[in-house]
Amino acid sequence: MNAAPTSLNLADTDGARERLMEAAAQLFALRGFEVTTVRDIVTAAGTNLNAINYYFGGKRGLYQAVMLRELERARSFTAELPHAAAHDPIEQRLESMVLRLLTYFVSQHSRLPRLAALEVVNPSVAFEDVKASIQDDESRELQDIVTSALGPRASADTIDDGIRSVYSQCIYFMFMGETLQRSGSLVFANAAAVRRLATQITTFSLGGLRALASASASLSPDSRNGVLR
Amino acid sequence: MNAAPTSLNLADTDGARERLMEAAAQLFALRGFEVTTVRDIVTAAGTNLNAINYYFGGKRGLYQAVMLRELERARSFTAELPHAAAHDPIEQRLESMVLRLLTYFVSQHSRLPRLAALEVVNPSVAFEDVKASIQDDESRELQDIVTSALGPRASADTIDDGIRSVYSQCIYFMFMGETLQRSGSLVFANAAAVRRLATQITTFSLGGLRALASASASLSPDSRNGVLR
DNA sequence: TTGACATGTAAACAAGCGTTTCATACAATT
DNA sequence: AATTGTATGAAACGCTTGTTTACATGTCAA
Repeated sequence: MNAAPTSLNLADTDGARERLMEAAAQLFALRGFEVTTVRDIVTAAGTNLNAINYYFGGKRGLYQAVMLRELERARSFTAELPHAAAHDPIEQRLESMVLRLLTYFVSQHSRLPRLAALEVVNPSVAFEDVKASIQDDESRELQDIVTSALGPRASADTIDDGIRSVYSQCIYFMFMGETLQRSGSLVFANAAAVRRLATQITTFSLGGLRALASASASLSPDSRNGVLR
Repeated sequence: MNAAPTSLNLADTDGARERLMEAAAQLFALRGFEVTTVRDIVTAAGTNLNAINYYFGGKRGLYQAVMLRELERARSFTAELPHAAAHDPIEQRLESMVLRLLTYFVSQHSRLPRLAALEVVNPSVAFEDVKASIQDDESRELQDIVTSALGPRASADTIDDGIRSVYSQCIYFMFMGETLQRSGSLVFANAAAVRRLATQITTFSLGGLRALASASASLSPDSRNGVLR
């Protein structure tokens, strides 16, 4: 009755199960869940048609397993990147944060950016996992950074605006990765290009946050009308 | 022999052809091209299974027709929005530009944002049309605005960076619209919210562009060859 | 050896897909 | 009235899909 393999077999790194996950990750990231057929996967993995149902209970189970593994890989990878300390200057804190976000969203070796983009635009069974990973991973630290960049007088709405303006510049590459690559753009061709990008986004964002702070200050209760300087 | 209808019948606003396009736009935007079945569409349109092949030559033809119409609708709609003149202050020019981009990417009545997001992340037959529409529509004016905001000494790379930082804050909503709506976010609930958003992004971006300009100025102390002006 | 169990293989399955065929109704033209 | 072209309707087609079944291995314990 379709018995599941024992946990001992998970150590079987060379086995069919591992090859299936690898092939599936590649194909799902390339063409999406719907278009990829189980026959494509088992052919690429060099296994039999039955293997997917045997190991994962079906196509959907394989997809979810792949997604969870890719999410965990990306998380542990970005977690190892350098973090600026809380007492470091705000420029450094933001730049290391942006670099981590970019690495997460851009990595060309990992399949996560493509998988996550597909899932966000067209949610399926793994959407909640993706959302949780994208949101909870670094969002608290980004909130801290933006809050202290905006100063103590910033309203909650202004903080949200600032977070979104910074964040959207980074996640942009998750969605546009495929398109940018097609059109031959080299913005994230290698690690140095990504670092340069992080510096640029940081510079831009710091200037933006400064502007946001002074604009919201001029809108505060005592000077309601005077928008211009 | 599967004869195509004459162009006279296009005035048939109440006809099956129009209902098909409407139903298809809704369903394609909701679930994507692959998952939506022709049976779903003809049921929603109240027509026969044969109608899609009769009018559009197949499912793909219907998709392309829907996409082209939605692109044109969005284009003509945003074209009617107010444009700041070239001699207006940079704040106004950028804000009207951002508002137009946001309207294009955010509109909840139109199905274009969802359709375009799906197409960008998972390109199919209509990708080139979407790309051309998204790029050529307003990009030249955005380039002008960013260029003059950065000043004449900005390098081409810096200009590209600035454009992307502004643009990514807007197109963010095209990709995240579905997700934001699910999580109950009200950032673009109505026209006033969109205008507020445009103001915020404009403020942030002007500050960012200023920072970009001074950073790039300090990086290249003197003008290189003839770019100086 | 015998039995049990994990795994590999091949064939078949039922369901759903987009598309095609054929028949028919209607309207306008000859 | 007969003909032609447009539009609709119902049924069937051929194919692909994910999944299931049945059977052949291999290995290890009793």
